[in-house]
Amino acid sequence: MTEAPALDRGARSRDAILDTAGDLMSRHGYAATSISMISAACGLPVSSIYWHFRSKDGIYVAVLERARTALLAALPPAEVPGADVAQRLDTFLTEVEDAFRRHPRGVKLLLGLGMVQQDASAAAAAEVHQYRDALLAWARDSVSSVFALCDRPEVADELARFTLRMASGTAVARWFDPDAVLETGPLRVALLALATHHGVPVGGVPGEDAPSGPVTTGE
Amino acid sequence: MTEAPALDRGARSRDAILDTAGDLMSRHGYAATSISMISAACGLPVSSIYWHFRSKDGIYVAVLERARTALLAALPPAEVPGADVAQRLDTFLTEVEDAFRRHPRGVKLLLGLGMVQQDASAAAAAEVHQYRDALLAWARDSVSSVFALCDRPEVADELARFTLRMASGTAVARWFDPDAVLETGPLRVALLALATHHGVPVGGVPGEDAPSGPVTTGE
DNA sequence: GTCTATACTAGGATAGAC
DNA sequence: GTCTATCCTAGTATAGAC
Repeated sequence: MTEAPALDRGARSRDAILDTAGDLMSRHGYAATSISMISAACGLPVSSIYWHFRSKDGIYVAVLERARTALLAALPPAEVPGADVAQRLDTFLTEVEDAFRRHPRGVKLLLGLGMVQQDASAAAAAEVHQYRDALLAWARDSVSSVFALCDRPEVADELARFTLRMASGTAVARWFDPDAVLETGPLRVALLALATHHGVPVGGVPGEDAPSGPVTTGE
Repeated sequence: MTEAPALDRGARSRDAILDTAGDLMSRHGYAATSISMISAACGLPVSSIYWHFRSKDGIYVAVLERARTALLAALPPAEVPGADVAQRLDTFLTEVEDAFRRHPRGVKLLLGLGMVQQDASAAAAAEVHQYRDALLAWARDSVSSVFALCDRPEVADELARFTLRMASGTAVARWFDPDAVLETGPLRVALLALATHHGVPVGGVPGEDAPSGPVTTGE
């Protein structure tokens, strides 16, 4: 361990800095996280941090890039397996719940930067947009697979947005109440109702396509 | 105007400071908003700001308190008028959409502080919790009125949480895409389906109480 | 209540030895 | 790649005249 090749030391230090910075920034936000805090927490001197990342913004961009990669890698393939809609939907919701529960840091970094986006550097803003776009695309592909919506892209879009907003809202709820989880039960009912409302066959459902009288969707 | 009673000048300055501080803090967050920024933006010297509010934290607490009061005052009474569920639901959703669209600053301050809650002073944390609890209580009372749920408090709770999470998620979506609005159409369908799923009569609906096969709510 | 001026600290960033 | 030491700016907060 202590005899690790010198070639690795730089990479290991870099990782340690990113770990620490990611943790602190996701907890306190970018502005409230100082280089000296990071230095004190990870044990490396300030100048080493500047040697690895040219600036505080450079640290931020690297932290975001890493969080994005980790979260996206943790997302299961958008081709949801399962014989029928109900089965695929359960699989999908379980996966979403898992990903958001196991990567709170990435989600918080995304939300944190999103919130003060106008202050961010171009590089950081680009990073966070890539993050967000990838999530949205994944959600769209997944619901499209779950409900077999390849010929109804607008419906897939609506369902994906709905799901992601519920997930974001849950992330918000969670920093007020750490025990809050994505409530897949109600979300399941809601997604099925929305699909049915748009005339998408979901199996095992009566001919009715709306749970009440005339409904305007505003589209 | 220039001859306004001296008694008013203090109050007017105080208001101007709060306006400016609220705007800057909701845009940049607490940590990234400096006293000198506020001073430059509102025209009053730093020391006047400190005279009105003893510290930066004091400004924050006052800003939050004011945003909370304004948002809660803008919320319509929880006794939603309307002859049937569909009518009351439409009224309620319109009101929610309105409140969140017209008070983006208050929502953003709430979310911003919620996110870095652990750094906040006890006073600021108390303020934000009062904010959040009041919103939740209002939503619970409102859906209870819409769906006549006085004897089903758990259902009212679930629907209220669902609505607020969707609203929070939309607030998040909005700072990535300023044009995003609370999509009341899908939310309407979802709430009706959830109520039906719990056996709540919503009027004009067939006997079916679930849109698909066996459903587990996790409760 | 408002202004000018200032004390004091902490932050971001760099130099240069090792 | 890492360390010590340092520069400079900007931040919070206060003193005291008006």
